[in-house]
Amino acid sequence: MTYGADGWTALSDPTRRAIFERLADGPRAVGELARGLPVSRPAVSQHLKVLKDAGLVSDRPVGNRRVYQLNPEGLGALRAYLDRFWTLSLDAFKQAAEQSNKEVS
Amino acid sequence: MTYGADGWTALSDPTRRAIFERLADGPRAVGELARGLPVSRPAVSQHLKVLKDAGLVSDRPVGNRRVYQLNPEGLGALRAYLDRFWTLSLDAFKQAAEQSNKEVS
DNA sequence: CCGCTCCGTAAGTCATCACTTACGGTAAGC
DNA sequence: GCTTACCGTAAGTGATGACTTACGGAGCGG
Repeated sequence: MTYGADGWTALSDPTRRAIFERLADGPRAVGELARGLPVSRPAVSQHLKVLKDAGLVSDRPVGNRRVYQLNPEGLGALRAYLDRFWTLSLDAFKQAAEQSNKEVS
Repeated sequence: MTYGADGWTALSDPTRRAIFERLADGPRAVGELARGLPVSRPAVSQHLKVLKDAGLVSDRPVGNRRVYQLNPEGLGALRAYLDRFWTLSLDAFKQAAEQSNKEVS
């Protein structure tokens, strides 16, 4: 149930976000991803492991290669977390604005 | 270098998430936040600076203290980013499922 | 004015992490 | 069977970051 690495730790790295965004265009193999990135292929493999542990991507073997794609599961968890604090932040913002008005008046 | 701190870098740290979640209950001062956390008060100040640079919290001086609260601005940016990839991940997931069915049959 | 509380910042330490090269294991083509 | 391409992992290194203590500035009450 609980993933080894949370989604924010996974997406905090710019290189991992670049991989993540590239996978949004469609499934890609490891070497194909590494070819367009300024890091080595093993580095991409390590990043993909982190993204996989966070539930953000999933992989499947296709012949000789290993194809990765986005996984809605981890993404949904992040969305749920943000939505939980979204309305709360709006309420706090409104209340702060009202209190600020009271102080001014 | 720590150029513009993005929201994921800010929320990747567990201590910062704890601060962030505590602020969801309402505005709090720095010492009040530090009192319930296993880190020192200066550490909380540094974390609040990161959260503020990411646009996730805002602060205002109240007498002698400095009160922090959630800021919808940074939170909205994170939500927008996730929503942009949410449907894409669902599409990729569906297509993968269809292709998997074809392979089985 | 003085002491107290609150807070941010500077400097230093220690762990974590992103990256590299090197290696072993597996599938496809000849 | 042999070579080639693709991939994951191990080991080592340099840099980033999270934390500490120490210090200085600002508001409040005596």
